Amino acid sequence: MGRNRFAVLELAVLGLLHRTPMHGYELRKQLTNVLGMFRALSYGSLYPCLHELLAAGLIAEEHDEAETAETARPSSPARPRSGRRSLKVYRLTADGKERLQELLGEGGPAAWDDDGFGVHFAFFGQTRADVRLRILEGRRSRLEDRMESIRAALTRTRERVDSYTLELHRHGLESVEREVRWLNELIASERQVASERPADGQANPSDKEST
Amino acid sequence: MGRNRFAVLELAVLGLLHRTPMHGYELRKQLTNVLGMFRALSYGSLYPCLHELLAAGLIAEEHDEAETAETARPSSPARPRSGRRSLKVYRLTADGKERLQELLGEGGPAAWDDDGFGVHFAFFGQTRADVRLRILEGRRSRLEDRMESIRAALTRTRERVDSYTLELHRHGLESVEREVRWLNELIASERQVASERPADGQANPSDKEST
DNA sequence: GTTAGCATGTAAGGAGTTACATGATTTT
DNA sequence: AAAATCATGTAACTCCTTACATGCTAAC
Repeated sequence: MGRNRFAVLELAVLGLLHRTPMHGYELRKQLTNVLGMFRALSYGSLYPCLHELLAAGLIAEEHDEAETAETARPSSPARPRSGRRSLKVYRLTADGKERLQELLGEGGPAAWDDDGFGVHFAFFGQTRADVRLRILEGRRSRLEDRMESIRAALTRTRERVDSYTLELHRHGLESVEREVRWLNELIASERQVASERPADGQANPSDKEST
Repeated sequence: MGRNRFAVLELAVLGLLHRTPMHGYELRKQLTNVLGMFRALSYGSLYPCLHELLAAGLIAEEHDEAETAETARPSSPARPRSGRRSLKVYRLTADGKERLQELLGEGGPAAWDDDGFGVHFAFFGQTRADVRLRILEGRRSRLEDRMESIRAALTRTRERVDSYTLELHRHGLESVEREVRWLNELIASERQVASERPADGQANPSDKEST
């Protein structure tokens, strides 16, 4: 029933909480950056998801008293408000970490589409190299299907359709082609890294740092 | 209640049926090209929408006996199957045409977002020149907001985030920038057409035909 | 002292999908 | 005669949004 609801969200939340514990409000802002990329996810979606993850034992809540010890970053903008009320800081449990590893290992079709790819890519830093490659290639083949169907539509409908629809298709095709080229670069770079250090699983590649 | 459900779909269906009457099955294929661009809309979504439009009197169904007279295109792939069963050809009613004009005249925020823009743009051939311009400019300002928020995210999170998330943002930003350039070209070309023939409403611009 | 932002939640509903159920016609 | 494609529909469910409801704290 409610087992793999929030399919995309689950990975995103778990992945972010693995980096650093935080409350729902902060989580939402970060999700806006990572997920789908900029569409702001609403609280009506996030909080129920958080409650479900909590009930499943994948995350735990703490009532923000002294900032969870070890993570005391100095640049913290909102210092603990005297620890009253229902300010909840969420963190991953051991089960949650396990579940995260499981999700990160899934390189299947769900990770090829727009949403799924975005989230998986955002956490590539924690993903095994072989899974990364599988996702990149899966995504590419998805886009190639799309390219073919647009090209088919363009030749099929010539004339029958007005210039604006044609222009829309042309622009759409170029966008997809551009993303395919981007993926090709990423795949090439992944392969190169893989051949340089063959026994690597959790790589965080040290090139790429320069803008 | 169900008045502006199927908001995007309504324009797309009405717009396509205005060009030429057809059945639901064919409609779905055409929608796949026009709407959202390639994501195939399912029947579970289309047929209920069709029933609602029918109940509202915006479209009418005919039981495909002799191909609606005047529209007898010779390249018709499926010739009438002896007119039996429930093969329904939908066409616009007078009310439907009115409603279509109304929808085509709406250049507000709903026409700025990904889905809305795609559908409106696909029917630009039937849209008034001033509305076209308003939609193009609205879309552009939407994308500019998006660019700003990605740029903000890029400078805000420097360092704190791994190289893959950074790469995702960089690529996303470039995609949006590309679309803005495309819009600028379209806007310039619209403005030029407008200044050449000032009293024009239903233009189908005669440049643009060449590939 | 009021506006803006931080913070947490719920109820209802919108916009779709998948899976199911059915059957004719065309192609292989 | 089997498989693909054409064609129409329904029920259940998914994921998410909007609008509502509440209240604290920081900045102007």
